Amino acid sequence: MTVTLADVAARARVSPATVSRVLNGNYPVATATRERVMRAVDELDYVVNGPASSLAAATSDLVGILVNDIADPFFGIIAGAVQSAMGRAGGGGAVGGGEKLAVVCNTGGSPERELTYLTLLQRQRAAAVVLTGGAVDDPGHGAAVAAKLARLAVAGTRVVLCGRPPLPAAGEDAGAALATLTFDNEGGARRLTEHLLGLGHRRLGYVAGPVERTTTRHRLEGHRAAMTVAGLGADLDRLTVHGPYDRRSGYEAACELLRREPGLTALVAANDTVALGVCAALRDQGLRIPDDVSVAGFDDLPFSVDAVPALTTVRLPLHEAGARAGRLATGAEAPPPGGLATMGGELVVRASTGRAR
Amino acid sequence: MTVTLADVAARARVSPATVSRVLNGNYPVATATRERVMRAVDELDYVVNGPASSLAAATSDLVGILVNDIADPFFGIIAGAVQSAMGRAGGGGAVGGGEKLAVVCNTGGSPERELTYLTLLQRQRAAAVVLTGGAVDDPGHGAAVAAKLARLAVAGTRVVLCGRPPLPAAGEDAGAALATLTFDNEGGARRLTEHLLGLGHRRLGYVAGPVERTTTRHRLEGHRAAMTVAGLGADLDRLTVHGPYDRRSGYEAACELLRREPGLTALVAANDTVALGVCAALRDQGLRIPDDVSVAGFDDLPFSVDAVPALTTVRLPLHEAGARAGRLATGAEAPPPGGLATMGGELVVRASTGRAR
DNA sequence: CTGTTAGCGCATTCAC
DNA sequence: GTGAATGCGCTAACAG
Repeated sequence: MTVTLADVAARARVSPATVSRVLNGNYPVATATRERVMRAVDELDYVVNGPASSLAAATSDLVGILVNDIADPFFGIIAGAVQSAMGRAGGGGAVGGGEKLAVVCNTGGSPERELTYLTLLQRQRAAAVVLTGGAVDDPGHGAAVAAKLARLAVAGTRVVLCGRPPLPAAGEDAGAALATLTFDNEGGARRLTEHLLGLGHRRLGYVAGPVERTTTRHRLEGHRAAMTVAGLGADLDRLTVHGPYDRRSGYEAACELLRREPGLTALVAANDTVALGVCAALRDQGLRIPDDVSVAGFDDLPFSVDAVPALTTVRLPLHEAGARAGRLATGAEAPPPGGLATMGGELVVRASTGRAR
Repeated sequence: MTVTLADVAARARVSPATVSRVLNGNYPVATATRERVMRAVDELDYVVNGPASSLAAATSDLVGILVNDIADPFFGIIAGAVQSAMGRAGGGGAVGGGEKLAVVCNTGGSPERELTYLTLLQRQRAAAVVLTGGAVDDPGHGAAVAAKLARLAVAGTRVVLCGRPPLPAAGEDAGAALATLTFDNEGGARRLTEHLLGLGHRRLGYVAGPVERTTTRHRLEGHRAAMTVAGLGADLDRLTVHGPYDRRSGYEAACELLRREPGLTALVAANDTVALGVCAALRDQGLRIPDDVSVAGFDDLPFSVDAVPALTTVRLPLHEAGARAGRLATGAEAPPPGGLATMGGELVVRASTGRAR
């Protein structure tokens, strides 16, 4: 029923091997022969059988991109950058070759699904795997993921961590095929809080992300470091509330924090989306931003500049990190020294923060 | 090097065929044997070779989800819903079976990349393909896509269109394996403009999406229908500006429209993201929303409620449509009668629209 | 530069 | 219920 490489070979009056060679473009073939084959391919409307090809070659052109939440632009931006960087790299290839199938897999933040997707990708003998965003902050899961990634690496799959802390114990052989691009969440958070401190704020609330995420912890640690240095370490626990990375969490946390401490003059959110919820809560309580309460976010997602007032935040090089991860995944770029590169965040001061009242 | 099914068979002291049977769970196997096999699988840390399995079975567990812009929550929400609906469906299966690998492919709105991804998926013998969002509004490309989809369908790949108009000429055999879930963009746009008209607005500007998209055209047609009925059809072309679906486009278009017609009392944007840009432009010009100018968007993305003032818009059942597409893709749900279902949009009136001044 | 020869790892007939 | 044999469609050595 379906047309195979052998059919093409017959039509072009060459051997199957030759057809394979022109299709993959990785071997010298006479121009005349190539054209004959190409014509046959067109006429027969032939499409390579991926599984067969992957089986024979023991590799595939699948590249998996794991994200925690595909509906969150944070991940969308990174994933998009990874894909387009990969597209540019393989674009110049032959007819059927070179093209990588970049696919994004949505784990929904679930450790099980993360592992499941990794297994599925392993099963497909993926060429590369890119894990994006914060990891689940649990030793057991971390070890499981590390083990899985080590196996993938051994099997020849390139592994790239993008916007995620380095693996717990990646000292061994995994180090070779594993590159890590991590964000300086802690440093960014510290500078952000220092900015607020510099504006005279002394009573700051912090709306943290879900407890079990590394991103949450690192940003929180940066905040606490700044607070502690300023001699404000006492009330930290009371003025911190955890919740998911969504606007609703920001809304509710802001209400709760104001209940605990009506005298707050600044609220720092774990990310921009949460900050949006914080702003909404403040407005609903009749508080002005930043006159009554300053608000800050993190990530500098595209909508942050359109918030009213525009959000002070920490800009992460999402696009740059994704693009680099894409190049790392295709082997178009050499891994950073030591397999680890840290990308800093830049404080972006806008209208949502002002002097303490 | 890598452990194969034969290794497992040897360890469990059964034939490869038996291992295959317990792994796929679609054949009676004695409980004792099954357990022995399972143990061997665990001990050897065996992972099925997807390509080999797909080659032998002539099917794969890959499901492709094509999106126009992965960084846009509109697509993220749909894609996430598709994936989770599929996950639930296949979850109860056997060890290695049942699990579909749902992957999203970012076309970036480019017709070529759309076709490329379709070919890549065809090459992988994907189990299903879901195309989301508006199509490129070009007969040539439409025909090419339709042809490709027909071929996919013939090869046994389920095809689902989600949030996209039906194919040009899908009358033939493709109809069987092809389901379409389309949004009533025109109706939604019409009701939105009628709402504005009902508030007394007579001079409305329209910020349309890119010209070559069906979504753009349908929303624009709905707007124009309402305007024409109200006897306001004359100035339509002058008061319409096209641009990409991003905030910047909204910003610039708003400026341009105000230049053309300083007396505007309402601006309708092609989607919420564009509307955000429109609001920013209005603010920068010192105009109040909605006192001076009313603004409306489309889609009701999560951030729209947090805009200041909150955005009047048309809510599309993004999540519901995606979930249904996911079920259609896995065969968990029967296609709608005629293969086509239209999902309506609901007018959501918030604070960004008010009576004309 | 091109043809021939072997498998790649698994799912499936068939027998038993 | 289980085992033995066959082929899925392609790539990768080798020859020539």
